[in-house]
Amino acid sequence: MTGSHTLTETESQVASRLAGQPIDFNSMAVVSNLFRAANAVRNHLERTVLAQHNLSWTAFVVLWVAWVWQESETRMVAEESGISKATLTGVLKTLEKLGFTTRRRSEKDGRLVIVALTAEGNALMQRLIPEFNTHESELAAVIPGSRRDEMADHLRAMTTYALSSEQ
Amino acid sequence: MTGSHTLTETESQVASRLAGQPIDFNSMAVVSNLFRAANAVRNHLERTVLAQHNLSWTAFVVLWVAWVWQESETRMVAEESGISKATLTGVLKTLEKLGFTTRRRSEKDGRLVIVALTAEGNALMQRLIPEFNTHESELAAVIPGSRRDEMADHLRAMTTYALSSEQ
DNA sequence: GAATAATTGTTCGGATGCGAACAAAATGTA
DNA sequence: TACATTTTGTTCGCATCCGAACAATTATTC
Repeated sequence: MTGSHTLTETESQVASRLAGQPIDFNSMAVVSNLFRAANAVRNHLERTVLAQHNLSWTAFVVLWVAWVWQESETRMVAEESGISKATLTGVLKTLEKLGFTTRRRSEKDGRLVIVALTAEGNALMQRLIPEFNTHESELAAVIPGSRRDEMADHLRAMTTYALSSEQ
Repeated sequence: MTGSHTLTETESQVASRLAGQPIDFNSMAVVSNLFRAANAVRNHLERTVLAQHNLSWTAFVVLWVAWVWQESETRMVAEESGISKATLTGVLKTLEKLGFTTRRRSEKDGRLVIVALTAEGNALMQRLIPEFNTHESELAAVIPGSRRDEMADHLRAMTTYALSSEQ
């Protein structure tokens, strides 16, 4: 977002287009900048880190969830990754083709499918996680150290609120 | 994100999987919760507000940019919306089919295409913007009023950093 | 003014992304 | 044991989403 115009220009243009209307500009600024930031950071990380490994953002998130939890049911991987079951089926097809994950039926419950990382999948994450964390540090460095925990807290609160009103 | 596990459970599982490694957990928490929040809020707004108007998230963002700036060049709409030119072509095709936008060649520069909202497009935004803002207020309400401006500032700073390192 | 370079929007191929419909398996109920 | 209900992953149709290649137009260079 924000290419030809600066962030300031964009926000003041919005304000002038909405002048006179009863709009909560502070809340609008929080939410719209949430998306701007997520979008910009995602595009940045996709191009700098993920592209050279033939990984999409979502594929990386799925890999990350599978690495964190190990031997996970797809139902849970989808929820944890923030994507639908239908999307996960396609992403896992890609990740299997790349040789990073495997799928097998659960013995206890024939409906379930268990996702696991291959040796290459684990090796990839072993390299990617520190590399990713370096970029995370650089990004978070724009926030004063004393405010970072607070920032994470507020983001968690927004997540929890949005998820809870899904009913 | 985060379905069967709570946010706390997920983060402590990550910490235990990375125990001993030199990881900047505070920065990781900021960035990963940025994506969790953006994802959860986006899904929430798509289902509660946008679905009934046959609008995808991106279609709404494009509509929003076109409404804010009026008579914009597609190149600029794409940058401002945070999507590629290729994606914008498809989204504009959909929005034109729905009757919300129009495209026409620029007279001054034959390479440029000018995007504008139709009367129905403007009427739609007239209804959607206050409705959207209501949800934005509810979301931002989870953040103490004294911290909202600061939050927006930090998000802006992250956006600026991510965009600047695109080189 | 003609050849070259740069810019712009579209097309193309392939990978997400979703809801709805579906089949298979497990659970509930009688 | 029968039979309806619920749960799960896949398939289907369609709409994003991107990078790369492309054609059209404009700018630059000589």
